Amino acid sequence: MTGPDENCSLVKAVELVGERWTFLVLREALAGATRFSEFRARLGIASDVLAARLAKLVDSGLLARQSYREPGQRPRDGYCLTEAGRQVNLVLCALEQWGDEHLPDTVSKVVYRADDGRRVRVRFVDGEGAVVPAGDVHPDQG
Amino acid sequence: MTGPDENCSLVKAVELVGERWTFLVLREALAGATRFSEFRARLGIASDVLAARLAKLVDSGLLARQSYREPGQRPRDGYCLTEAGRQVNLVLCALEQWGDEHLPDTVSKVVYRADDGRRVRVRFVDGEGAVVPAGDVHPDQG
DNA sequence: AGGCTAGGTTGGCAAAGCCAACTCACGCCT
DNA sequence: AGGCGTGAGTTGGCTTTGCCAACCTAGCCT
Repeated sequence: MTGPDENCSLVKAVELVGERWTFLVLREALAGATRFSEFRARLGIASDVLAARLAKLVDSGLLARQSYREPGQRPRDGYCLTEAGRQVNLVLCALEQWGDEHLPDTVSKVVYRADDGRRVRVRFVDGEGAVVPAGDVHPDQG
Repeated sequence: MTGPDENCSLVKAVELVGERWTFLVLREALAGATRFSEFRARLGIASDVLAARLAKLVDSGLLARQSYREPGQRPRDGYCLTEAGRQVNLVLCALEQWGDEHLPDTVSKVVYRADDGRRVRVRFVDGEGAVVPAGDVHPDQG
C-alpha cells in the first residue's frame, strides 16, 4: 500500500503547504509581499492565523525573517522568501493553471513569465527536456 | 492588489483541493483506488470526512461515481477520475517533487513515468517547449 | 509624557475534524 | 424465508482549528 507514509515527501508537503491560507500566503510572498500588514490587507486573513502561518513557514525554511526600517520608523520584521520558498512558484503555477483549465468561471489573474518576458507554463518533461502530455503520465510506486 | 479574488483560479483551486485530505485522496485515485474502503484503508481517514471529500470531488467534476459489481456481490458505487481529475497529476507531481527537493528527510515513494517508462519531471516550459529554470520565472499580475 | 502605528497575542465562540458506534442495502447460506 | 456478513456510508459526542474583535507592546515623534 502507498499509505499515509510518515516521510513521504508528498505527505509532508501537504502537511506544510496544504493548511488553509498557506498557499495564498506564499502567492502573495511571490508577488512581492514582505510585511505582516501587507499579507493581511491583501488576503483578509485573521491576524492570529497569519502569525501562525508565517511562523510555520519560517520554521520550515520557506520564509526568513528580515528586519527592515523605514525612515522615521522603528525597525520591524519582514518576511522574505528563501530559495526553497521561491521554488514553490512551480507548484503554485501548476495549481493555478489546472484551475484555469478545469474549473468553471475562473481566470488566472497572475501569469508566469521568464526573466525576458516569455510566458511560461508548467508541463511534464522527460530526461531530454521534451514535453510529455499529462495524459501520458502515470504514477508508479516502485 | 492581487486580493483574495472570488473567481481567481488559484483561489478556487485552493478552496477545492486545498482542504485537508483532498490531495491525498486524489493521489490514491491516481494510484488506482476506486472504492470507499480502499481510500479508507490506504489513508486512515475518518469515514465521514472521506464521504464528504468524495462527494465534493464528484460535485466538482474530478471524480465520477460509477457502479461496479464483483462476482457474488451486490452492485456498489466506486469513484473514478474524470479527465479533469486525472490532470491533477501535474500538480501532485510538482508538489511531491518540491517536497523531495526542499524538505528534509523525505523520499518520494511515487515516481511519475510516461507510458513508455521514461521518468518525467515537472518544469516550466516556454511557448516553444524549451525548459526554463524555476528561478528565472516570476509572477506578473497583468 | 502621550499618542500613533505595525505587528502581533489573547479570549470567546463557531465550524471542521476525529473516533466509535450505528444504520442500511443487498447478496449469500441454510 | 430468515439470519449473517459486508461495503458504504451516517450520526453523536468530543476535540481541534479557524475566525473575529479586543487588547497589548515597542519604538518613534511631538
